[in-house]
Amino acid sequence: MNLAENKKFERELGERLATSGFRFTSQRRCVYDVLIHKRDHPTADEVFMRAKKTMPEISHATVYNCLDALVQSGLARQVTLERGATRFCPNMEEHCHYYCDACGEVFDVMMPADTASMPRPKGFKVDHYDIAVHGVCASCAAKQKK
Amino acid sequence: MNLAENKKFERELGERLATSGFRFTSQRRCVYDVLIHKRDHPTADEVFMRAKKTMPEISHATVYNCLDALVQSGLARQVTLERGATRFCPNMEEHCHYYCDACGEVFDVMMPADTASMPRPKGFKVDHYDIAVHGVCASCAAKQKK
DNA sequence: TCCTTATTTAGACTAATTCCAATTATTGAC
DNA sequence: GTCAATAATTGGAATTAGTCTAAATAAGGA
Repeated sequence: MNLAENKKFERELGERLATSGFRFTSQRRCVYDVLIHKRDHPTADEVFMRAKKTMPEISHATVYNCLDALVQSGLARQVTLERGATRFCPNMEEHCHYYCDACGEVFDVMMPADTASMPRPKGFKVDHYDIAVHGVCASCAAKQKK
Repeated sequence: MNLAENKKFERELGERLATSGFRFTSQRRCVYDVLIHKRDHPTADEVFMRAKKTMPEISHATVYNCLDALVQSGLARQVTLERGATRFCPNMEEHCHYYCDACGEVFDVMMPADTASMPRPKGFKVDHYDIAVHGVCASCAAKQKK
């Protein structure tokens, strides 16, 4: 990313945050950078450890605050696939998560769902939906056969 | 439930557990009773507190063990809708969960999904899927308008 | 630049879950 | 039914995940 691209990226991130009433801070930029750099659905603690590489002073609480701000600004999604730590995903396109119960790997699969036609409780105002498919990934399935 | 029904229920529960390699114990029966008695998607801690009413000596660790055994035996589902405590659901029919982000209530909605036709990562062996719809329920939406 | 208010920080705290070693209960074989 | 093997339970300690707090800092508008 060159200087001009960088500026544009920052401006857009700042605008998205501002629209939801958040301020643009270097910590939020850092956390967002971590998410888009390696899109492997890290937990908050994994984000914390990666963020510390470029911003050693960042704190645990701030990472949670930044992640929440990004989620509320529509820049990331919170993903709860299993018991334990929540994961975060910067892919905002409509997709579902295939989760390998053996190794924990997460695969994004594009899939526009027709939520408008889905039955729903009377008066329920839909915000978003999460589709998770549990199972065993190809490489774990191969190992289990042995 | 009369005595005959009770015996039948116990035998079926025991068979289901045995098929998955688990033993039938009074604690597992108690935990399953709690789940089917009030199907409101309780957390492990809520199950613990309810189970203690009929079995005061039951321990926290046992409730987790029982819930896991029930899930692995196909008698209950683990539901992760948000950050924090996992919930449990004895409804094994195909359905999705509508979750009110305002009050935390969970609504089951029957919905057979056509998972066979869904795109998936090459070689992925599907076990089950979870569909969660987030939003605001009718009564919370009414309150928010005021 | 100054003021207001959001954000960050470190660390304490709480909640959720797992682990452990000793005891107890279930199951299958005899 | 008794016995042995082993799975399950118990209570508590330990760990992990997430939240809260109060003081210091930094954004953004006037």
